[in-house]
Amino acid sequence: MSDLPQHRYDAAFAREIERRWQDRWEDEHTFWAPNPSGLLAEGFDAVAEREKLFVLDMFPYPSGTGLHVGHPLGYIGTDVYARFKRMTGHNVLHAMGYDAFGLPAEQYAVQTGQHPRVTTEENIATMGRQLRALGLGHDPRRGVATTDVAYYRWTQWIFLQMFNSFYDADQQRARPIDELIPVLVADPDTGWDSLDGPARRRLVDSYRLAYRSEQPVNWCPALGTVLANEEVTPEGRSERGNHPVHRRLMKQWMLRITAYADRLLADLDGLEWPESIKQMQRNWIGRSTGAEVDFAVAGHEGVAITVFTTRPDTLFGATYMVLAPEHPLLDTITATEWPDATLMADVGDMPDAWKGIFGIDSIPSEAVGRYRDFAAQKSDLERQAEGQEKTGVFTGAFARNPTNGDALPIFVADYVMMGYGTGAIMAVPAHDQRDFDFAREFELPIRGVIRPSDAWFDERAISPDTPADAWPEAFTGDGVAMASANDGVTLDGLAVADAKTAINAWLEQGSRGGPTVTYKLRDWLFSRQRYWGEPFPIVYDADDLPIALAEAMLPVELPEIADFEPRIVEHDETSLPDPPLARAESWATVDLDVELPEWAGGPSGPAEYRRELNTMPQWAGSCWYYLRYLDPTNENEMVSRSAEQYWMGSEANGGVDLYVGGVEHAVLHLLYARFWHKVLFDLGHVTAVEPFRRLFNQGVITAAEYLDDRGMYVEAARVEERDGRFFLDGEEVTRQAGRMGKSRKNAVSPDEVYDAYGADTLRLYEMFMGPLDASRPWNTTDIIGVHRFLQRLWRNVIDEETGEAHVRSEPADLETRRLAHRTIDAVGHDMDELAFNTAIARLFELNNRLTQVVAEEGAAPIEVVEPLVLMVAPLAPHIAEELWGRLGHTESLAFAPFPSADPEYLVDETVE
RNA sequence: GCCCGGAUGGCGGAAUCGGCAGACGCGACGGACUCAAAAUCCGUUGCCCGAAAGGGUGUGAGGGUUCAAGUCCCUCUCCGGGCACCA
Repeated sequence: MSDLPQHRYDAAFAREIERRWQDRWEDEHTFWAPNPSGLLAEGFDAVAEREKLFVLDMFPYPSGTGLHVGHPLGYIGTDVYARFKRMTGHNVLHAMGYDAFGLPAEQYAVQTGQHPRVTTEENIATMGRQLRALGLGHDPRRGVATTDVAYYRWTQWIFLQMFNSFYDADQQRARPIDELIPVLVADPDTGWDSLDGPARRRLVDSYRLAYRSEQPVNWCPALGTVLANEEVTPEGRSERGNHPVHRRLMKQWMLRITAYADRLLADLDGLEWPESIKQMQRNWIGRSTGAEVDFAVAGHEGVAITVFTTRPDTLFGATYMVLAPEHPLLDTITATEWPDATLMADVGDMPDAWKGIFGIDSIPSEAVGRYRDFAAQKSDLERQAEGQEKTGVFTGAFARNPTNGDALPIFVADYVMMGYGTGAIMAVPAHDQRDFDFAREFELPIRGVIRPSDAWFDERAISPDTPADAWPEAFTGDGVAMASANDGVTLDGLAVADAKTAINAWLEQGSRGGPTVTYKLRDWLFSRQRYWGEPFPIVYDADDLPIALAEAMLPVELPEIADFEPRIVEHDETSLPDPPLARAESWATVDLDVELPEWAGGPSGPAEYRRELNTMPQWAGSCWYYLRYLDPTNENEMVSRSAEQYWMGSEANGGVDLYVGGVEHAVLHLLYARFWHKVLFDLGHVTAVEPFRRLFNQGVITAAEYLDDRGMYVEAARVEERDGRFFLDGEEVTRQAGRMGKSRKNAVSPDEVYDAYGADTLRLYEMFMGPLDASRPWNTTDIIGVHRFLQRLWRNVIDEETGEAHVRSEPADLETRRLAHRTIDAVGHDMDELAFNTAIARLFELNNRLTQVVAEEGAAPIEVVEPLVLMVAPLAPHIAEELWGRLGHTESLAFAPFPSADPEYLVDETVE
């Protein structure tokens, strides 16, 4: 419209100044964060006196479907915080890289038929453009991608650190593997001198932090790869893609994260993290204190079943035992025939149910064998569907209760997991509900050894002298021990805690067991049968033993192959992994001159070796990217000591100052990265004991989604509302809340918002919707509110006809001045707390006041305008820079001091 | 089942320590400007009664502590998230 003022703040004008300022920031290197020394040290002298601040986002996968407005929420939050901190005198490091290896990038490449390197580069370019348009103040020099050869060279280097280390349990830290050799040599149990080279290497390999092991792993045929426990849902499906996952015995690379279980647990306490995330990591680590107890197996001299129990105080009450179906001793102990009456004297007549779940089997090995097949075939999903139904069969064998010599029938049952504890339990049905259920099912004795309170009996309407086998359920609470005495120990009359201490002492004294700790955490399965990942810096010799390449041989570059697709054999769990790198035949074998250490037989000379064909998982690159941001161009080190010490700070309180990301990484990335960091700490490569001092989880942006009568998503943007009902092309559709996403057809692209309002409006709206850590619904009609604020701000400072600043130098009236100082005070606090929504509300109030002043007096006082512009700057930096410039400043306000409040104007009028 | 969060107008959300509940924004309603509309500006807006002045009531439900409770304590309901045959 030609009659509109020339210099009105609208979307087109916003885009114009936004592009201009983004170019200027880039040209002037405004957000380059100087290092104290090295290649990125330019400009450090000017900021040497400043406090450092390292602000970090969880870097994105360049996934190819483009961004929606939910993605940048956290990035905007960290940018506002970083900009605020620059204005309060900090040297701020803020950068953004790409987590570009891994399944998402590869799946997208498979779909489009293009090489993952091509699609990844395209996606990074697209995403970079969309992020740049937001005006994020990143140091572009530090934006590494995990797929850069110059980057993954160091990922491989870190793997070598792990391969070349072992965990010293006494010192509670990782040490170089070389330091283990003298220990093994001196240990008579190893028989070191009689071992040949390969045997010594096998022995040493078994101690490494990175080791190969044959064990049950999660095989996902539909993805063509094995997966870590953390990548499998409770339903037994792949976290990515929701495909079935099967337990299979395979030899794979593992990382010894379990060695760090205690430290990963204990060091959580000192972190400024959301309590819920800490709790999730604690649960995942699953530390449990209890005791191990050895049970001799009758008729098998020298064979003992070791169980883990948290209730050693109930040992006298054990009446049977259970092994997991995968337990290695099962074959050894299973009897050749069903026991006769004399053996069953302690138990009574054997119920038929003990002899198999598909009918009565004639011999125990048949019953056990059939049961194991049955258990192996059940998916985790089926197991869960069956709920608490207890199944199992008798092995025909008996163990001896070490306290009283009672014969305990040994069962195999799938309610005991091989993956936890020792894979075997002593069953105390009186005091464990699962054992109680099983005992009822199989008519096993139930013996009470802890006396419940009278109230417990009252609540169940039974008399306090009711024997345990007549109780309606197990008593699992605290009580006083009873019927628990033998020649060596008596627990009778002791409370649970004291009884545990007493029985543990007795167990240790007789070498029957003793106190121990167990964890749910398993070692990290680290190899994948996929193309798009970091190759291992490992080759194999004729003995099929791994040899680590020397540092000088890095990087091991990912070979270019045309056929990178995984071999997918859906619904065939017997299929075998087929790593795509095997197809790079000229790469897969290599002539090398490898030097073996003296103890392994010394240099072996030039020979042909086979390369490791697996690649590293998605998580490898993201375990340490924050360290590479510190020194991205360093060709000699992962990170220089001076850069690392400067940005990561002290040992006890160091780490990233603020790490913002989604809650979905609570036990994946965040646990793995802490583990790697601790290994690097032990080996002296980093200063701080924890990588991420303060963690903040941004919320999720939700959006209404609409379903037609077949339950299919329909285009949300085209749905119309009439009288509280919703229609698309005349058909009624139903509305529900959900995450924003392409597949749900409710995604809003940031580009749409830029076109309608500009990036400053988008930033401000996302920060104004609610607290940063809360999920919030996207509502397009609400955006106009923050856009109006920016228009009003513009109009309060700029004459819309001339485009020039129009302000008064006369002092503000007292009321306005007081409001300004109260606003400065509150906004400063809010920004520090990441409470941007309330900070914005305060700025609205002050700006509304200015609008009144302008109406009354013709122009706004400069003493209020300038602080207001500076306070707006972290949130809406482009318009703030533009106003600042038009107010006569020639420098960017990125480092202008944030306004400070005069306490004189903060005192409240007293209220009675 | 266990462990964390949470519940405040039509909507998103405010409310350091226990101190005027509903800041700020959206929406709605009324007005100014306009031939008209948009944009902009001004005003009203928790609910109930009342023309108004004013009165009553109100933070998921019930009880309690307190001069004073959205906030602290007890019991319960619902919603979201995590874990779950973990011995």
